[in-house]
Amino acid sequence: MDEKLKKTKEKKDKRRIILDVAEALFSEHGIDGVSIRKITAAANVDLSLVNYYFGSKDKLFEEVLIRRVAEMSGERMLKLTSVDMSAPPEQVNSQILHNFVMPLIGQDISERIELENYRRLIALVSNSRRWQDLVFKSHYDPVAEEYIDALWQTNNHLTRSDVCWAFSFFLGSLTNAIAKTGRIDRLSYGEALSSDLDCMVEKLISFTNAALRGMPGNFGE
Amino acid sequence: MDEKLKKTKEKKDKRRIILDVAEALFSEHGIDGVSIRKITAAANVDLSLVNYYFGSKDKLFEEVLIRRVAEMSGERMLKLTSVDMSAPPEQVNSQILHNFVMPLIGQDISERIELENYRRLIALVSNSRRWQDLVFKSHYDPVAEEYIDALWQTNNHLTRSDVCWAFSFFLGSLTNAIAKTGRIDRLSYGEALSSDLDCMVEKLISFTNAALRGMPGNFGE
DNA sequence: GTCTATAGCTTGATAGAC
DNA sequence: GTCTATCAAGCTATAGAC
Repeated sequence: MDEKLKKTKEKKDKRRIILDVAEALFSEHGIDGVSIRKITAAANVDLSLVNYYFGSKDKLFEEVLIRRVAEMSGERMLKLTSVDMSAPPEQVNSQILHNFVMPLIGQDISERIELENYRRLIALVSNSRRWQDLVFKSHYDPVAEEYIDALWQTNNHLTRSDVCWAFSFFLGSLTNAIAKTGRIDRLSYGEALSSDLDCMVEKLISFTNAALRGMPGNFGE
Repeated sequence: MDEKLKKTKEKKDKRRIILDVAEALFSEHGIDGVSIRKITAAANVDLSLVNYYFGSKDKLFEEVLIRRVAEMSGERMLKLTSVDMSAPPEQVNSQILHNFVMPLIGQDISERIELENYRRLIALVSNSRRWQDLVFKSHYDPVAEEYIDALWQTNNHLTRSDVCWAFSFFLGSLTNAIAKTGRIDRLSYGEALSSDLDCMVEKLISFTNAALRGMPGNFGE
């Protein structure tokens, strides 16, 4: 029984370690820039275990991509129900956008570190067509639609189509920001830091909020 | 003489064809997702010509990335000098943002098609750290700084740091939009199309303009 | 400049021992 | 479950003929 427990634990550990190491390497080099050999070497496990646990390199990549989806989507949906839709539009927008972003950032420090590589990976995937259907169409779009409808309800001077454009720009800003390329550090001469997630989130929300409120509406505003 | 001219022309043609085909394939699969063999096969030239003309696969990729930089940066700098900085802020912002975006879009239809693959490639590169220095730090940052300063001059209720955040979000929105992932098509139920560049540019500029004007400033606004 | 031929290495995947 | 050993294919790069 002790023996059995130990084996089960080790099995889960190795599988988990492979996923963690693969996530880190994929987020740095993309799927084609990393070989199974590099992953297993870095994870300190045998080469054949990737095929044993996941079937193929592609399946491993898919598993890395979708293993965090359920929790993140659930958290976003839950938070959305807690928004006070009767508050002033600016405050509602802030709440909605904040609730969408935070599950990707994490609450405490350990969760932020835990999600660091996943954020970079999502940044890569979001500007590529290749895994679009697997990740976004299948998993994240339903949640995004709920958020769009909530934003539309709050900013009803806009058409739904315009809210989609706005939300899409917001997503583009967000995914580029979490890629942490360091570009803003250079452009701002070090005054703005891509590593400062709290500041980034605050600026992104006030930026998007102002855009939503100020975009030309469909009533000749 | 006829013979010499013909050879020169053919030489330039093959080199050019390799660059065009490589740009198309790289923009679809990334550098590690494409082999020299696939490129030369698609270009209908001999395998060894990539190494003959460019030295290595990496050098070919670099050449694909930077061959359009000079013209684009020149056009952006030129257009920036034509902005009427005495106009109302909203109009100045529109002019500045428009001048930045358009060289990446192209004027007539043939130029738009010509730049199609380059846009997708830039979208890939902009969310990756790997070629950040080669492309952005070395080539595009000086131009971006000029645009940031122009925007700061126009929106002087903001700190330069905040203008950097805004411009960075604008860049993120832009690069994600030109990736043409088709996501907005789904989220909008077909009412907004990622293939409609004119509409995208118009929405992006009015979105960013409203954000710049409405962001909380440093005078307690 | 263009081609053939090939060296030398890495890749994903698997068969079979334990 | 984990390991060794290995296959077949694909890869970049180059040397040398024309």
